[in-house]
Amino acid sequence: MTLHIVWLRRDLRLSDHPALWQAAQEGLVLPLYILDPEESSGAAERWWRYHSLRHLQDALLKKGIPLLLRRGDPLQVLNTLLADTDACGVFWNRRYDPAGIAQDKAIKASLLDQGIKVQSFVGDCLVEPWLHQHNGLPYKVFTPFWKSLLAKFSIAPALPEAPLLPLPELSPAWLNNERLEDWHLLPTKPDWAAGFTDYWEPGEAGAQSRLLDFLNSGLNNYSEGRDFPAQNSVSRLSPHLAHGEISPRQVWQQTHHYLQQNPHLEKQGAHFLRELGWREFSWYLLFHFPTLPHTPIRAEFADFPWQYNREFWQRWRTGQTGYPIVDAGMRELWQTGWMHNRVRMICASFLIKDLLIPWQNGAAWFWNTLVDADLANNSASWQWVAGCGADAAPYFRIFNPVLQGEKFDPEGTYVRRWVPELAGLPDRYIHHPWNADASILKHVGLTLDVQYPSPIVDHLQARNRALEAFQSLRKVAVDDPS
DNA sequence: TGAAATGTTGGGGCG
DNA sequence: ACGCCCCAACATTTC
Repeated sequence: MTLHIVWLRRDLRLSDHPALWQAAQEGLVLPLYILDPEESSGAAERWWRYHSLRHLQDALLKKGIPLLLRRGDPLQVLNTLLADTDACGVFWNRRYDPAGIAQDKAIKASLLDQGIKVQSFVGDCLVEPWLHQHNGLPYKVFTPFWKSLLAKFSIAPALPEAPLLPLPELSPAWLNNERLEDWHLLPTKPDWAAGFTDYWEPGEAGAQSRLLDFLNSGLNNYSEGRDFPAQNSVSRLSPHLAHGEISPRQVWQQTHHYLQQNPHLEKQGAHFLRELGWREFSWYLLFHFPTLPHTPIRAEFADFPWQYNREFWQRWRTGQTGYPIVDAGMRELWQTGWMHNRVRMICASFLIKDLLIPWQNGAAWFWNTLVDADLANNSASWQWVAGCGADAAPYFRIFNPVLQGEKFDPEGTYVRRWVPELAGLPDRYIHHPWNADASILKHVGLTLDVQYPSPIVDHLQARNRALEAFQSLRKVAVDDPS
């Protein structure tokens, strides 16, 4: 019987996995995961990946199949494994990040050269990024992109779980597996992820139950509730999607199925799927603009007068800016590996516009601390907030952290949860404790700059400074004919 | 997927 | 009854 290696990457699932599916149709399957030391990854994402791999390993083992774990240069690993086994080919689902594309391309060429069968599949997007405008250029604006995607493509149905056959004889020579524990994906000293398990259930089963839970209890209030971080109205699927424990096609299909049974939620469902569209758009942009992770898409932003300040940077990261909604977000991120989307925008706006610290710094911090770290989503979203992206919020769209807090966390529930030293404040002052009378502060036992800092910048001044910085940029762009 | 500044309108108090 | 002012509410413009 033929044996194929299926190289798993950010697609750690067994259902709707075209590469696994096809390999299973043709015979036996040897699933392989390679830890590539050259690949950039964040600490929180590694924590998630450890658990995700462990779940996948268990699920496969129940079917009598080992998950091969190897470390090293992927081409070398594949060559060694091909030499040690009877595998006749390698299957994988395609990647769309620049490094992944380059690596897959080189490996495919090399293997084909040796007469080894290589097949790649579409597994991790709704539609591959080949879509373009009538003039042949890639879309830069989300809405036309999404409209055109919906109009021109029917989303392929998700595949069932691959019918994997148990591997008959496990040769110790190649089964000589590495131990997941030896990869040091988990933090040790200190174990800052100890609390993460309270919030997350990594793995395919966890992803499926998360989606069902959201459809049953979050979707009915999605449009209205999604901006309120204290509410449970968002899907929290991002880390599952980022690791491919669930595919966008599955989310698409299962949501539509749910909507057929609950037609009154049609609008909410469309809104939710539109957000899935943003993920799609981010990957589309990364494919067409491979410099997205580090270079502003709007070239004039290369000259932006950033003002890196070590003290501000430290306070932003640790949630000690003196703006409660910002600090709550940064602490939620630190303690759970995730932050509510509304608060991500507020925190990002604050770093970029109030502190004038480069968006790339913020992106790097999020990359390291988010369990859903996703190169396309992270890069595109930071560029979006900075105003330098393809379809960017105008630079002058500056969030006021007090107003945002009052609007989207009116009772201060979210702030009190993550910034407990403010918990005793009345709602009226929860988003601006520095305005509370001395008697109130005294009454709740809060001394500013002791338990909680005063604002590190004055928002109004910071806003004006940011607008000036932006003005200078425009002048440079206009004056300079080159 | 803003916020602040500026402009407009209209009701009510008041001389 | 009328004009004037004040100002809140809403709309528009600007950053």
